[in-house]
Amino acid sequence: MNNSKIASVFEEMGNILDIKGASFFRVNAYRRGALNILNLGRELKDVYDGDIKTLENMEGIGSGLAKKIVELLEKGSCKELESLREGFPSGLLEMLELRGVGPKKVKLFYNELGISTIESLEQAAKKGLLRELEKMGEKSEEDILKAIEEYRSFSKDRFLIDAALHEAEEVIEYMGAVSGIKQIAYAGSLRRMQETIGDIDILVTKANKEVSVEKIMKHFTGYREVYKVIAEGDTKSSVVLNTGISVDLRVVEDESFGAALHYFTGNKEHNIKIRDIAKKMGLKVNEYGVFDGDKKIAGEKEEGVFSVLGMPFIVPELRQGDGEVEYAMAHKEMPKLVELGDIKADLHCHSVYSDGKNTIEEMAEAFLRRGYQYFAITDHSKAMGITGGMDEAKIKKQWEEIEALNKKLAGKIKILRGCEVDILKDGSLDFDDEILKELEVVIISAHINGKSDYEAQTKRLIRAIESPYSTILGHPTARIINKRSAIEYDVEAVFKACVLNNVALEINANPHRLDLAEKHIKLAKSIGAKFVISTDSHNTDHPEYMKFGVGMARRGWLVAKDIINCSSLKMFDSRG
DNA sequence: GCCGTTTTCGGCCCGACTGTTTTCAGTCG
Repeated sequence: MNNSKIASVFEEMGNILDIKGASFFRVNAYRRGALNILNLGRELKDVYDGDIKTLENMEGIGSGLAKKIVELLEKGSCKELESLREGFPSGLLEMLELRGVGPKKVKLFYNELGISTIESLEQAAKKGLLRELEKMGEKSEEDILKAIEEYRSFSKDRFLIDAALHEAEEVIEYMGAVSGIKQIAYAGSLRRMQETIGDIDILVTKANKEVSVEKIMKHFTGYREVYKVIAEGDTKSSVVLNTGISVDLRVVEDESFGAALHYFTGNKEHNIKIRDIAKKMGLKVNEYGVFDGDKKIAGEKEEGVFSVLGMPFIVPELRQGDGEVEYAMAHKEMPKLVELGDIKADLHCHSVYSDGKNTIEEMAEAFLRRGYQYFAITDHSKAMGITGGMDEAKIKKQWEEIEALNKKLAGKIKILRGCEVDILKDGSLDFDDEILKELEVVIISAHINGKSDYEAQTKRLIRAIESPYSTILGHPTARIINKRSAIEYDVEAVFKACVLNNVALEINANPHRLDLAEKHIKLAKSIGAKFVISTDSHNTDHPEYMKFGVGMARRGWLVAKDIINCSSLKMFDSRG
């Protein structure tokens, strides 16, 4: 049983307990446990060595959950889940997905009207039965019907970061047209550079007290892309856009901007830890500032919030509540994480020689515009038939073109001969040594045969990594966000093989991939791996993706020296 | 159910908005 299955068991148990009316804290413990397991770098089956203590030492896992993990690993099932499910209609869990419907309402509908599916809830609402219930009225009935419609019409997937960023920038530009706004910024998971975004949080401050909040809110809810207004208040309004993404707008006083930005950027766990520390110091933190009694001692700037609590500034990407607060308190200084400006090259891109849309020269111009010193052309090898992968003759022809271009572009940018070579089913590579030894960058990638089992997959990858010509393990888990899950193999063993064989791990910056995931970056760094952040560009717009890859690297606490394409060309050439 | 620089019990973040009532519970982030 893998981590995501175990996490979903705990998630389900938490939800059932919630509807059954268990203590909020108990419910939360299951949910936190599920989250921690999902974010774990390694598989629980590899962590557990027969000693339950190894599990209990994990964050958010105590003796109760540890026992259940062992049960799930050993038997594939868990007694308590079975008994919770007994007599519990599974449709109740689906009803929780509806906006505005939580555990209490689900329980109410089930107990009073025997409603156990979204379909029967819809019928009851249409018949006007819900309004008869306590604390329910006509409006609530309408809201439920709307929530059902919304649930059915919108994809349940979260939004990819590039789509969310685009929406946020559009809203910010639109809101910028209202007079009287002083500051405007997005916060939330987008600012933390999460790979998927549930909703967009935007903060604005008024230029002065006379500016009308109502006018700002009206302008916001009047945005042309608004599909539905969820809430419209004095400090907060929420809408759903036509694309299905939700946007919250909050208006705060200018002197509280930093506190609000911090409050709405950190995830739940980060914020809880910050408030906990404040509490122990006799202070209170909320979205308006840091308070000592009634006296506000910080809040105008985000930096101030951290400094009055005695810690250095923690960048948004690290505010996940999984160690950054403790680190900041202990070290009083944070590492200087990699920045977009540190990137000197892109080592993964395609051209018309395989499935790219642009010529090598056009790609060179795109990278030159970004100020890069060098880049590698890495078209697909022949196994990737659908991409028009290159055979021996084609790649040799490409080398001639690269050589000519390097003469033409001398002094501006250097093009490296590369290839994204397929890892074949048995772990051998899709080109013979005679070709491989001529290449300056060999990205080894698993595209096909992703289905073989855990052990076989591990062996396959390690064999490929051990080839003396391998430079980079491309999109190491081959996940496609919201579409295809990661290949399963012994991640730790594969990463160790990379370290031993001097193969860098790619952080693929394409927003559909963002592969490696944060948890794997951390694990790989802990065993001494080197990384490369690449865009896997297929046209001249894709180099823009670099910022998403850098965001992932920052979430994984990487600094420039962890990343080989932060090296100058000279350093890159001379590396062992 | 988890956790510990008030430690093995008694806490567990905090506030806004909505709909339904008139003081609040439920939901959300």
